Amino acid sequence: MERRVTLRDLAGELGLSKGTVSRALNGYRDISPATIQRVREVSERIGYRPLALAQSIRTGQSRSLGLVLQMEQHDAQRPFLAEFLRGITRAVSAQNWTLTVATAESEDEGLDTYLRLMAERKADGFILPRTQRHDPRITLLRDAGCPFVLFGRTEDSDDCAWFDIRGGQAMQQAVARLAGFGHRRIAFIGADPVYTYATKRLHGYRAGMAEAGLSPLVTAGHATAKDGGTGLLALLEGEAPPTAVVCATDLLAIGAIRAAQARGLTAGRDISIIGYDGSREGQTLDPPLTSFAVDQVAAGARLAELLIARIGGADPLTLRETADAVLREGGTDGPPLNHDTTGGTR
Amino acid sequence: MERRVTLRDLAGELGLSKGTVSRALNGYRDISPATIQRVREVSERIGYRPLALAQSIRTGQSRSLGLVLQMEQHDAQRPFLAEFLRGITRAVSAQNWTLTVATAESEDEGLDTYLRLMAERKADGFILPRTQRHDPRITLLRDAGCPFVLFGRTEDSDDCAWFDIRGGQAMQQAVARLAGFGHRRIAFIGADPVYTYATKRLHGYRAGMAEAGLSPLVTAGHATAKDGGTGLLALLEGEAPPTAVVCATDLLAIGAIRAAQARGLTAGRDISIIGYDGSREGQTLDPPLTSFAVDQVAAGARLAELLIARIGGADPLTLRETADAVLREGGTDGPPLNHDTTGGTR
DNA sequence: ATGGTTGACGAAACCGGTTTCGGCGAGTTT
DNA sequence: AAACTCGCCGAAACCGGTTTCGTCAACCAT
Repeated sequence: MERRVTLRDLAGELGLSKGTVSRALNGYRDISPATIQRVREVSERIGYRPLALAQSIRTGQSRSLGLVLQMEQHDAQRPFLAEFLRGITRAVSAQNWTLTVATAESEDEGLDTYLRLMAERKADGFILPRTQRHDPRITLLRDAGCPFVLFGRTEDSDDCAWFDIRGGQAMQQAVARLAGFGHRRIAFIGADPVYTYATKRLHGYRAGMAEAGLSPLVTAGHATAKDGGTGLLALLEGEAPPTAVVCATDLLAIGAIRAAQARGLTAGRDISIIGYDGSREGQTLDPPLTSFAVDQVAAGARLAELLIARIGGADPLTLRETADAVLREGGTDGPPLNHDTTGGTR
Repeated sequence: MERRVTLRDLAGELGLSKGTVSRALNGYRDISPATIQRVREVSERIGYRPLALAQSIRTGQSRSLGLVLQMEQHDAQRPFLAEFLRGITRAVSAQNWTLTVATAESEDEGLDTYLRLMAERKADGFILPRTQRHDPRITLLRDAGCPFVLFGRTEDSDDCAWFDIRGGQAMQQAVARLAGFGHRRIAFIGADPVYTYATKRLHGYRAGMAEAGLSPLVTAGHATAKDGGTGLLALLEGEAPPTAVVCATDLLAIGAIRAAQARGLTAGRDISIIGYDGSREGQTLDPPLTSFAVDQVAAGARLAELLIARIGGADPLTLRETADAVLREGGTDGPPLNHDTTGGTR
């Protein structure tokens, strides 16, 4: 390992003291512009890179973001993880920060992990993916005075920075699309309502149905697993089975399609099914799943940028953004088979 | 942010000097056993946690591993990433280390990233996923004297630590399985041969064919994309089209199944197809893809442990392990449709 | 000419640890 | 009894930065 170029080297080269050089690089105002310029040039020339961990011992900041993935949540966030990480790390390295990743098997272990990373200053702030409506992580970090940013706003996020994707709007749009095809009995298979995204998508569905003048038909909140199939079967056994189903998740949609197939129903012909996520599994289906794609790279990047700004002291109220999920048309939806008119509001 | 418990606090509580306490905790031999014991107890009681970054400034180690993901490689490693990370971070946190993740869009950017992380001491060593036969990362890190561990041994990994999954053996097993079904014309759709895994799987296939007394039929190395379909079409247009195909990758297999379907061939009945990875996309197919599943959690965990040992100075020759991919039977393979005997070695 | 600002920098303390060096008392040798 | 280990610990330097404080010359007004 070759020796690094250290601040002392740089100062020696310049004929200045360590302190002066440090202040020059950090934009202190008591250094003459000419000196600042000269320091910058020589620093560049000899390739000086400050050692982040040496800085942090004094400043208390390590120039790194933390991301704790909770693995007990089934297969959640698995398909998007690579793109999500890509977005985060891209934004993070652009500012010469880094990303520290940890995983936890349970919620409690997750909270411990946050405490550990904070205590060891492995992270100056955290990105909280997949927020819950009442998220214990928020209270933990808020009490500790540690900056964070939410992926998905919650009910008590008044003083928080967040980035959110308007999944509710997407669901609303899905209903409108199906209603436009002529469907009247449009059902919804939801996900676990402890997560904010699930509730918001449900609300979006309800809004869409209200807008179309239809009465909603919702299955009780399931987990994220493929047992969206059981949801569909329950719906089909009702007295007025739906001709179209909006699913809060691609996984749910895939499960539903499977179950429909087992009943002899082909998605896109006998029954319309729309998912949400734009996942690869959905695209792998034949025909591909009609779904709403989320730009996970952009989401990760913005979250990182917002968090860095937050750590820098920016007002959280200015650090809020939303983005839209965009419809990706597949082949699992279309006009109803028998364009009947018996359904609808009764 | 509550103030941390620092070494000075601990020393004050004990009535000892900072240096003595530090040596006691780090197992120096010039501290009496009684004192060591006492230090340990009090340290535990008041909850002292050394600040890794403060240690590293003197020791040069930051107790963190690095993982650089190269994103230009299409969709590679995407499905397994979550489990892989889970394995790594689990092993890493068990020893109070952490994981720093970065991504790169190109190979050159990747190499720069290694240099940057090394220079800033953000990582004491690296896990190199998806090794290439002649991997520039190896020479880079070797020259820099930076520890690393390979996921997949390479041709010039004499002095390296590695963990490897015997993909070749799996392919061999796949051929044996198909030959056992009665297939004679078994083809192989390979991946890009710059990657070690691709070559090893090809060799495994050849070995299996030789063992079964059959002559191999191989399509030129493709990229990892879904254009495994084009590979299958090329095979089908040959004068002796195969009745079974072994694919180096689930993605290739999925592409092949699609292409077969377009030709009116159903996988599992008209043609047998076996993949490798045990990916979720493969399981989502109907019928599910017969494939070889890899325990990515265990792989990640062992890689992390090997690397930490390597950083600790262990001899790389002792840090080598292999694991097997296990067959996961799906429905895409079976006996040939017409049990003909015209094929085989000619 | 004198006193008071001000701009620009050096010296040194500091952050939280690690590591080297030296000292002191008890036990052992001569 | 003097000298010589040896075990055990404190003092202080050190790692690579940041930040506070003080100094000194140049500039300004009186």
